[in-house]
Amino acid sequence: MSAVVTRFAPSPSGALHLGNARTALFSWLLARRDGGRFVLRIEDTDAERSQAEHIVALQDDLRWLGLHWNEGPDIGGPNGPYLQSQRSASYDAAFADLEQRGLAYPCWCTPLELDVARRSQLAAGRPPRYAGTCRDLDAAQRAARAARASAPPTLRFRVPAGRSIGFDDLVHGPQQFATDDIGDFVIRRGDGTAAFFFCNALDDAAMGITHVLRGEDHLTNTPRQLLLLEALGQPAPRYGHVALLMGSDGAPLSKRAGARSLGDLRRAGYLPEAVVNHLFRLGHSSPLQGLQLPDALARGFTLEHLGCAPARFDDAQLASWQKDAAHALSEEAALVWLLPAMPPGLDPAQRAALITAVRANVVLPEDATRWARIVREQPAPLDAAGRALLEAAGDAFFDAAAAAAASQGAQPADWPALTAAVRAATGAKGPALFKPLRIALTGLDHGPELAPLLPLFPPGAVQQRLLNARHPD
RNA sequence: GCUCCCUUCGUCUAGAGGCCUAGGACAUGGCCCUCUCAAGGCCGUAACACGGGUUCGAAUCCCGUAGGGAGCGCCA
Repeated sequence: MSAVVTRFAPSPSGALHLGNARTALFSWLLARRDGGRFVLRIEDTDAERSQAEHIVALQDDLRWLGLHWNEGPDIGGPNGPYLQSQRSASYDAAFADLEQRGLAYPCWCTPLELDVARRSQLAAGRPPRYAGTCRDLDAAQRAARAARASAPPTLRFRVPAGRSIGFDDLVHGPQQFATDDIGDFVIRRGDGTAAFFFCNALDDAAMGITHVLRGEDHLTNTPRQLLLLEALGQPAPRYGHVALLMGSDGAPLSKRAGARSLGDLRRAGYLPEAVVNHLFRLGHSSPLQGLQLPDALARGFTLEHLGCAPARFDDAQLASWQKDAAHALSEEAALVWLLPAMPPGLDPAQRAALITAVRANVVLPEDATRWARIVREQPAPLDAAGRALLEAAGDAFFDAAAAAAASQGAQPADWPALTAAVRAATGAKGPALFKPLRIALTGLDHGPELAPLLPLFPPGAVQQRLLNARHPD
């Protein structure tokens, strides 16, 4: 009965970014660990900024990460609907209740008036809070304001004066806020829709959420929601405010600073295992070493080990997890992953062979594409060191190599035989034997094993490249 | 401006008064292994923001300072 229920409640106003993905992961992990439920709720009350395509994309991203939900807009659940835009009836009932009890009041102040008031307060060095213009109007005054108004009023929550609101944050510990620092805030917009503080808190209660893990940007807003829940007689969840995720420059994540969305990473070929493992360790510590499966991460997840300080996203660390994840892929999974990166014009068997041959050197699919091009099209451009090595090997070396290749026909496939023949003809061995051959064939002094690659060069290419190495340009 | 949160190697972090000569991972440098690179193994460089307290003893507690972040919206 005390089962943990967590939720992820994004607003569909853009692509899921890494910070969101991380709080989603933590919430999922917590529910998963305790055998609880994970709820997906879409906060689309702001019709202007919410888009249907984002709702779809968001769910795709979450599924891709492997964060499956037990209740959500697509699968329903006992406390639906899971789209806030469809829950207005319950909000309206609560609005009426609060207003009737005098805990909320209509406000006719225009955005312009409020903006002016805010600016002058800020200029005077005071906190920019609602001045209370409409707070204590009597019936006649309200009627007058209503008659004069050009737009419907908002509904404001009456924040009680002189109280202290405390709660025990799951990551930051005990918190204490004075209600005198909080201005009366809008809970229903002029167009009748519910504002974030309101519907977010109300839905958490209605959906039986027990633990809310969210960004630290919500920490100082929590007392408002606690006040609201108290006024409505609803239970409050435990809140845990996770430190924000920063860019590698220490500034907040932003597109400008090169922050990539989950979709960007996915399209670049990053593997979900890599992203999840990296996110797990950003702002969270664990004795767990190495790449872990989601269930193992869940078992190793502890609220106590969520950090209080903002963490920076680091490409190098993601890359390291990506490398581990790529190498851990099964043969079949690697094929699925890299097939789209193969150039056209290869038969399936060749594509598979190429993937198998290069995958140890592949971190991202683009690496596989690069190697495929080098093999199928042309070697990478020579650098000075490469040219020097070719010259050091000498014409006779490549004459012998080309002859050895020719002896195997247009499509040489026996690398040991080829190298043995060159060794026999020139006496070269070790690096002096293999480096020039590698550079002649690929243009680079490093790369995948050549033996499995040899049969994948285009017909005649091996001999041609060995001959070309006599006069590098 | 006011309120709140935060500050350990380049990065992610361990550390809850003596176990810290501050540990691990990524990155980085070197060596080994090796027909290249990678992988693997070994070794190294590198941090308690600053200043005051409290204490026999402080990375750990308290107070300031500096720096970073968030909130104070008819955005979520």
